Amino acid sequence: MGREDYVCDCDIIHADVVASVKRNMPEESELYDLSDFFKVLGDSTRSKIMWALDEHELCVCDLAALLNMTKSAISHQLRALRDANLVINRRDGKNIYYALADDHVRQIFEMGLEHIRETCEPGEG
Amino acid sequence: MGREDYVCDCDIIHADVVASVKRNMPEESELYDLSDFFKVLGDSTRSKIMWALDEHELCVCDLAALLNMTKSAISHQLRALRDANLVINRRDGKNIYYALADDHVRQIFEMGLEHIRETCEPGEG
DNA sequence: GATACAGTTGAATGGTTGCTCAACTGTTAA
DNA sequence: TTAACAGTTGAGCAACCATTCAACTGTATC
Repeated sequence: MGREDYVCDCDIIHADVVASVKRNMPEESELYDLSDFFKVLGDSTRSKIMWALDEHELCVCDLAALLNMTKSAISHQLRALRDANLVINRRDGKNIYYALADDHVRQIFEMGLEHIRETCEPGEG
Repeated sequence: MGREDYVCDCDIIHADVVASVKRNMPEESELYDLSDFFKVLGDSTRSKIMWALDEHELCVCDLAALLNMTKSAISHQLRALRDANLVINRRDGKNIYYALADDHVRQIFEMGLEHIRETCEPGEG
């Protein structure tokens, strides 16, 4: 892979390394899916919903009360979480109960918390 | 905690469960930090940068060439990653080399990839 | 000092997105 | 079938954000 393949506003400092990294790179679509996955977690409302559902199965009303938001706002966010396969739901009469879809999310959540708790320690840059 | 404390456009279906979940909830600021952390990963450009830096230490020019983007665009995103303590850098002459800040990100990344690869399997809803 | 290039920065902009509002569906109970 | 409430949906709006552009700093070389 020659340096003519790269289009940018600068010279290539380490063409060999760049070419090597490019070879190992996952498919474009996979990295898009990955960032979409994180994007869903990257909103405080959805983060709160996820955390709450990690504690206990809840219906839309419960979540609205818990977060002091409207059913509509919660429902919109639950849709995003559903589309990302992060939550599942079941109907029971008039209520629809939401729960976490799998165990990965719990782990990722806890690891994320660990990270921010470490990097935001007082006394550390 | 009575149901008068909750302000929303619906009745509370499970006031006891909601109150219990609310008691265990982390501080507001912590959940904000958590979502901010995921938000940084929730962009395809930053995801690509993170993945590349996971492979090899790279300078801005390298990243610009690798992703076919301008130095400016890369630099802006690197700033976001720096602010979130996800990457570190060192200057060597005219170049500034970026690398992953810690090992958590790698784990979270791999777990995220696992998740999307599982939930997006063909034949599964 | 002057030039060249790596990298940063701030303003502007076009696209994205979270919430509101109003109207709707689905289920239960009278 | 009617009323009541849980939940969904689409349009609209305001806020946010990723990229572009132009101007800038920092370092090495001449």
